[in-house]
Amino acid sequence: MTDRPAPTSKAQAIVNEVRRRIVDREWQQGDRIPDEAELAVEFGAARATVNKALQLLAEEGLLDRKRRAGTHVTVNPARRATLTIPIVREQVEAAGLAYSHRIVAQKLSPLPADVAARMALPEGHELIHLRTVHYGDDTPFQVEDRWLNPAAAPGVERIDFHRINPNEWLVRNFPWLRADMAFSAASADARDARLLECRQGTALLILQRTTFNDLGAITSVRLAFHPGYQLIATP
Amino acid sequence: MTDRPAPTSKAQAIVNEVRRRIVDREWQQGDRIPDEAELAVEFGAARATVNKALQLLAEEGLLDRKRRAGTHVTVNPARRATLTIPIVREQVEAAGLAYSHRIVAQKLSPLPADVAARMALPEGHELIHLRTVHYGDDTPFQVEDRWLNPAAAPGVERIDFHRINPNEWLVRNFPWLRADMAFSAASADARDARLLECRQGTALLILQRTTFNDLGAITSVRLAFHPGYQLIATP
DNA sequence: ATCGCAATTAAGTTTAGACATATATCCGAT
DNA sequence: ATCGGATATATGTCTAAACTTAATTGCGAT
Repeated sequence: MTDRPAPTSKAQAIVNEVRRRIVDREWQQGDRIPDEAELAVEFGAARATVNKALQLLAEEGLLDRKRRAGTHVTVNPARRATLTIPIVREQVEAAGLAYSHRIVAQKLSPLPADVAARMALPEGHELIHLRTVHYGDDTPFQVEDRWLNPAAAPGVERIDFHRINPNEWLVRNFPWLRADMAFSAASADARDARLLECRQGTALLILQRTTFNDLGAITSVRLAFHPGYQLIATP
Repeated sequence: MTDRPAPTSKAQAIVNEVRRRIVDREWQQGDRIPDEAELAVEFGAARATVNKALQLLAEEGLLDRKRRAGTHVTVNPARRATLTIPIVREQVEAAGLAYSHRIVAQKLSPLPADVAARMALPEGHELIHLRTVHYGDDTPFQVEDRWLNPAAAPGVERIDFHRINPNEWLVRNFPWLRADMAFSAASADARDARLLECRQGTALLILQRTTFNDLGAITSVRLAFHPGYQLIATP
């Protein structure tokens, strides 16, 4: 039931064994561990394989590696977590609900200062401003407040977002090179409350994201999730 | 000013070029791209190098790779973001503030149902319960509500957490094998408000984390950040 | 002692080749 | 036409060897 035969690669086996030694404190925080050549002999593997394994553990934050100085067990591991930001529709459907969305507003508007700063565009510059509500079984799931830059996403002016939601269209048509992303909490304002069908002042999880390609900022969006929503991270 | 000489490896150069082709839509979503052997010839590299580059892009979510079927540009890329959860003290000090912490409460208490479930321990089981406030320049930065399991972290009963904060001690002494982590938003309750010196009902970003080693759950903690706090993710 | 340079070391990267493995595709038997 | 098995193919993984590069260490001159 809990035994796994051997579905792992040699590199992964080395990762597991090294991680075990660290967790079991055979190798303590700050200790220097044997170098790649020694471990290669011990594990009966090529140095390249050991190298790959140790690089994975270094990415994970468990090891510190430096040329000439060797590999040490990280003293204060600031561990990372990976968040997968799925397409809303897929997220809703994965929960077994029927997805739908509604465009609440769509018009050309001058950029407010904060969004302009995030998009590295002049304040007052006119962009497409969209407000969308995403539903699961007719219950509001997420409210999206989005600014779209036709200069970086040519063709966007002619899309009918009632048929395909903005995120999905963008993701399919304009892969980005760089993204800024931040999580925060905010109290639902009057509009949030109306669209999410919750009481004003309710605490909402907010995801603010701006994406760029080589033509500049594609879009900047503020996502407000329904009250109680939890974003799960995978280590 | 914007030209970079050549600080990148060959594999990284391939990553960049393939990413460029995708972003510039030379290779469109769903397209099959040339196989590793062909790209190796084109880029004048070994297949292993191309393989490494394409695996990085697959991890990033831009490519889908399958044996025999080849490599395709992902149609609906659900892109990932990495969050680094730093040690509070380092985070505060990085902001140029003086760090301090205060243990508000520390006692043996029976586990409430929700925490027990997260830690996979029986409800009512007695664990060490700690409440800590972390300050930057005497302004509350984060409130920590933590349960500690001496069975998985032997020695924890004898630690004086007034001298070193619980997170830092754990991180230095008990590396974990697995962690569950979730972000959410909550309204400050009376205690949160008092400890964070904010108004009750203020929206707070909450990070809930439980860590495990091979002895079981080490600790489960609820971190409430000060109002307005933004958690920045790196792509 | 102190400084600066040179030697040495350990990780970083790449390569060519080999074998493993999943699976799309083809083809022949039904 | 349909099914099943053989085949081909693209990725997955590993290896041994070489070269590169960062940086610690040690040494020699001051």
